[in-house]
Amino acid sequence: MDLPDDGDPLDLDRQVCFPLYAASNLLNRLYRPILAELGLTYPQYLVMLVLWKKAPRSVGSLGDVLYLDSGTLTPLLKRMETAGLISRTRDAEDERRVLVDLTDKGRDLRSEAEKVPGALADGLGIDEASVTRLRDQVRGLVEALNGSTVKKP
Amino acid sequence: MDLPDDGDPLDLDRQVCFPLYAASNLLNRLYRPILAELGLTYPQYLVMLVLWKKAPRSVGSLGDVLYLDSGTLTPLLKRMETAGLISRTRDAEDERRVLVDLTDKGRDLRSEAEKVPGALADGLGIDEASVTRLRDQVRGLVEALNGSTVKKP
DNA sequence: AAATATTATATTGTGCGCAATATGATTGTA
DNA sequence: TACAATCATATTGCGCACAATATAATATTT
Repeated sequence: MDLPDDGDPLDLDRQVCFPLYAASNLLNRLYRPILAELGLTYPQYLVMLVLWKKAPRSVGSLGDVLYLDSGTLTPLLKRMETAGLISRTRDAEDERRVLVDLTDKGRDLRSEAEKVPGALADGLGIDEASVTRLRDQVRGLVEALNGSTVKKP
Repeated sequence: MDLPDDGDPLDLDRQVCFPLYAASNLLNRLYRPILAELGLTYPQYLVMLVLWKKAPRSVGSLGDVLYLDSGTLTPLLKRMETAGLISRTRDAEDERRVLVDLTDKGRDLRSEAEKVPGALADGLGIDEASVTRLRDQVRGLVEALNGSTVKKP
């Protein structure tokens, strides 16, 4: 089913980046209606996943895990605070930092969120082994990318 | 190097979607300064790649290839028109359609764009074989996703 | 032919994601 | 103690992505 390789490096079908971009968009589209029932967007859901593991955490440590900066996180966290899912308080030990913690409402949301991965797998229908393989390869790319974008010469 | 698998489906490290999301963000971040020299954003660059292969094309056919809809493409194409890279004209054969074509300036940009893949590979530093393998796997996912999000029951 | 349905693009409103910059707290140093 | 440098978060401005809706043209049905 492959087209003949005409050697053009500007061919869309030769790009790695485009499938990743498309997959990310399509996944977001698939998640959206499922997460909307929890009142979350996809990046907000990621923040909750991180906080359910360990809270409180600083804004910066959230950003380290999710590869996002304060320009993205600050307004996002404010919306989540308004929604009553998290609290944001200055760290008394270091007033530069803001500590993000779960509220009771935020903690309670976890039981609802447990249905999310299943609902998604249904809408996808690909076997778990290939998903795991894909995941590990993309992770390798993320590490390579993180090395080359974060690097300060 | 793996953490013990505690079986929690809400563990960030078990998600396929998060690495894809992170990779897409990081790639965009890597592309941005390179494409900025051409006066393009990443999705605009994708539009140019498609048009360099075949133009004119309708907005809808661009969307089919790039998995985007008119809500995203219309304003994006207007910006590209303002920048003088493309033209947008109603199709005389079917006045619902808008045909997007390259201008001379848009065609000329191709020679500059040929440097982009090389500049990127430099900043990445992973071998071509694993890139190709990754690309094909992500493509498989995109097809699965496209099936499940486009599907109309 | 008239009414209805479908199709293609445009518009509106919300929430990211990011670079660039600003602000204020802490650390290092003269 | 000052004062410069660094650090953590916040702000600003722009361009996506998307759902929902609107508008106008074509196709289908009656």
